[in-house]
Amino acid sequence: MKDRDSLAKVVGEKIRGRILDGRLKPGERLVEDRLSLELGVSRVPVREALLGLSREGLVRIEPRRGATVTDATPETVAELVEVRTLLEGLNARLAARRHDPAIVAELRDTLRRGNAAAKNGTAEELSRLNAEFHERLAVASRNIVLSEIMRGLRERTSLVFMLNGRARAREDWQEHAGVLAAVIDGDEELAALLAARHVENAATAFAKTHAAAADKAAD
Amino acid sequence: MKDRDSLAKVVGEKIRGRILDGRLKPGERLVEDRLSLELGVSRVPVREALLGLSREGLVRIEPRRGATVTDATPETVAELVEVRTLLEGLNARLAARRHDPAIVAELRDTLRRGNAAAKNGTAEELSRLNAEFHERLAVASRNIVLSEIMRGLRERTSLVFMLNGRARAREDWQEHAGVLAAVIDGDEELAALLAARHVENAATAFAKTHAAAADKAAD
DNA sequence: TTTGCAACAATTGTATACAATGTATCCCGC
DNA sequence: GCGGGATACATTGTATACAATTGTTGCAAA
Repeated sequence: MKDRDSLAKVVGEKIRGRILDGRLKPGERLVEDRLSLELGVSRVPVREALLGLSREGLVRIEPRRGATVTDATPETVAELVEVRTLLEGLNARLAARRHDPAIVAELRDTLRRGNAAAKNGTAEELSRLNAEFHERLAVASRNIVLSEIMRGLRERTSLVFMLNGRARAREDWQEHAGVLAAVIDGDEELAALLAARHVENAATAFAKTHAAAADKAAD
Repeated sequence: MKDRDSLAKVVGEKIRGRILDGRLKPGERLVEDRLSLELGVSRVPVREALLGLSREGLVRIEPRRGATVTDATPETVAELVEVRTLLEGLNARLAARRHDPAIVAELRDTLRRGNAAAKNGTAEELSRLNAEFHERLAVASRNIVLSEIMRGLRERTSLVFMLNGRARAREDWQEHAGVLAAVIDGDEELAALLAARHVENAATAFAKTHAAAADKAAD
């Protein structure tokens, strides 16, 4: 069991994890030296990891000024949602066209656990299961190019939507169930529509709570 | 006028250029040491450049076995086309919604030069102008996230479609003109449809000539 | 107090050096 | 002649060292 992956990859995953679970907050500086000390490696793998994350949009690198966790502007969030809505639609359509039994079984499993977590799971658990559902749905389309683009978009949006917290958990999983049902039926149109709406709903929910939070902060 | 960009970026552009114009062919190995000698820099910027290109899908890195120019399988090409078709459609729709006069003027300019080159331009010139048209069209949508995803997809498909050569040049630019006209009219539906078809047409043209070439090679 | 600037500190960018891994070559016994 | 394995070579992965750039602090002059 040798360590088969390059350190850069491992380090990248670690940093990605810290960003996605909020230990590293948007706007925070990512100093190479500090990270390399913390992770016990030299600066080179850290640099390479940051470079990779920047290509995914999770990290922003300004030449000669270092890396920071991406702090998405409202405009960028809107753009992300616009694109992701379309792609989740396409993806669901393709998934419905294939409706591969093995993958459907996996999705059902995730759905079951997701419903359970929506009742009494931690926020972290919900977030993980949500990612799992969308990841498996992405696999179901059998389009690797699409899957990878969507993974990137999801990670970037999840940074933002995470703020929705548990509030929308029940609706989230009801919508997931709807998409899955359409996929199982092979109903491409419905699957596409529901998947696209699912993204839009999450976005508007976020917009509302965020606007409310902003008002509160303005007091 | 200092050199403001990091060497990694410069090196990346150089390698990208060599891939896109065919000096580096799909499947070819990209040995770090050789590239660093050729470009007169150390291996570090080369590594970082290759890493960046691999994130764009232009280069494939196998752990501890080095980098090669991506050699797309027919399946991957189909996936790329599937996604690109949809996104070019969305992009054209958004461009039509905005129809910004300044950008339209730029597009007209590119279109004029493209038409000229379709008559009597080099293949290299045509390729460059084609990229320019699509790049400007991407800007016209005013969705940066979308633009960047599309740039990546375009580069990867152009690696393949380049083989179409001058054969389709006239049709290409007629279709470009159609899309632009719809954008100017603000006709979102038509713009989306024509842009999507443009990609599909290029893909089927490629499939035909490629199949013919394969048959020929099989003799 | 504020402005300008100079020295310094922090940090990134690049090069070189070394370690680990993968690949090819050669030799030997059969 | 032909597998099998040891050895040498090529290449990537990581660490360290140095150069270049940016940001900051202290201090003096207006």
